[in-house]
Amino acid sequence: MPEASTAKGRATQARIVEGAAEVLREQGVAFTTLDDIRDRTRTSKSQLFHYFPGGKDELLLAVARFEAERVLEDQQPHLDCLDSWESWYRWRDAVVERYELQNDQCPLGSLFLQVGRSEPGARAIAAELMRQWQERIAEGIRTLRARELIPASVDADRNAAALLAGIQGGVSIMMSTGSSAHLKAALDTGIDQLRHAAAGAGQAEVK
Amino acid sequence: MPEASTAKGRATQARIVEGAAEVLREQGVAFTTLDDIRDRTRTSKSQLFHYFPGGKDELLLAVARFEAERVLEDQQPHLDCLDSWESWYRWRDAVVERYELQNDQCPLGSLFLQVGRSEPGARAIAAELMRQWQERIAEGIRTLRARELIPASVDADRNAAALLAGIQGGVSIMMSTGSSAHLKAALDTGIDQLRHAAAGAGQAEVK
DNA sequence: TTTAGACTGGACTCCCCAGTCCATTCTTCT
DNA sequence: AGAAGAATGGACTGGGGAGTCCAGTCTAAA
Repeated sequence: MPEASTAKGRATQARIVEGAAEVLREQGVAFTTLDDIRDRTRTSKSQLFHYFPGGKDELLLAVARFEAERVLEDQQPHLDCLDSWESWYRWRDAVVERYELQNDQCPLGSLFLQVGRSEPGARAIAAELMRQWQERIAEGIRTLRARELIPASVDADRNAAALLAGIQGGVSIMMSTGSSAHLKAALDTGIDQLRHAAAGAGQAEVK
Repeated sequence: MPEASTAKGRATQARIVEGAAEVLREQGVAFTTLDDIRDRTRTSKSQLFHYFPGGKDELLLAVARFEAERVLEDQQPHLDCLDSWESWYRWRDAVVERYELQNDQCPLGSLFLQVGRSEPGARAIAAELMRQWQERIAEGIRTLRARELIPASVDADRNAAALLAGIQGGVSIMMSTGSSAHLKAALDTGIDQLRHAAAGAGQAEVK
């Protein structure tokens, strides 16, 4: 994605990415054509290919990057200050609300399935997003540990990984069933597990 | 999907579904054409439309049903006898192994994204699969409760929902990163949480 | 003001692929 | 055997959509 060299050009390029993201959220990747994007963004074919010489794939990748950024932003400021039990619950509510609003539209998941196999770039975006997301959660757990709200024996990375998996799964189940029950269950039991560790012994050591 | 009326016909129909499932696992829905399926299954266009008059959508739906059945079968016999801690770990191993073998091929996830929005039937298949899967897990938790391996206060449905979400998320993260770490973390912490409940107090009641 | 190059419009091409159609062969039943 | 219907082969069509091209306009710098 070569940078546009004038202000007008940059504005157009941004309009394309944002508009494309909208259309993709509404219709899904499989059913979205360049003409749909062209209509929505009030551009022409030549503009699309001018700013994304690689064609549709390159544009989809740009949208994926755009959406990936939003994912963590939408969880702020909660995600970056997981320092008390109240803050964890505020974060939980923010996550649930974000995905309930978005309902059955999971731009990233479907984008990756479309571009995924062909473009190694898409995998990298997804992997990096997961890495960062998990790291913030783990940091929150370490903060709890530092404040002695939970014992030092709690494995921050493993718990963060499990929590992240629960969120992902919760969201994808919501996409097929329309219910956020699983997402809530995953978040609640995940946080409960941390609180529970505070009361009882350390993490289980089995296996 | 009208049933074929001769043995030969039924064999062909089955060959189509199984072959299509293979191709779809290998190439992904977005990149699979009817001609790919025709080649693999040694059939002709007219056969595809003879057995699936609704065309590609109907065939994809049939494949989704086929794959959904396999999901639970592949976890047997473990999923149906979650009656001791050892059996839970055997089940865990079976799930991990199954998805590691399948690696980055998640037929169902992508099938639903393709057919999903247009066909209400796809959602129904996914929802039903999730319901059954969760129910088996919940049944396992109730068995543990009945054997007094965990306290009666444990909420079987909520824990089963969370565990299922963790599995789904673990699998989808594996699809983007290639690593089963999250799947394992989700299963392990989920089971640990049950074991932990056995030692300490009842489930957390917070919030 | 001129000019190079960025930006834009939109018609056009070309290919791919779902779906159609009909002629032919095989099954099954009486 | 022979008829009715199931099963099969494969050529053909039609439309949609990605990507191309070129002519025309705007921007910015000298």
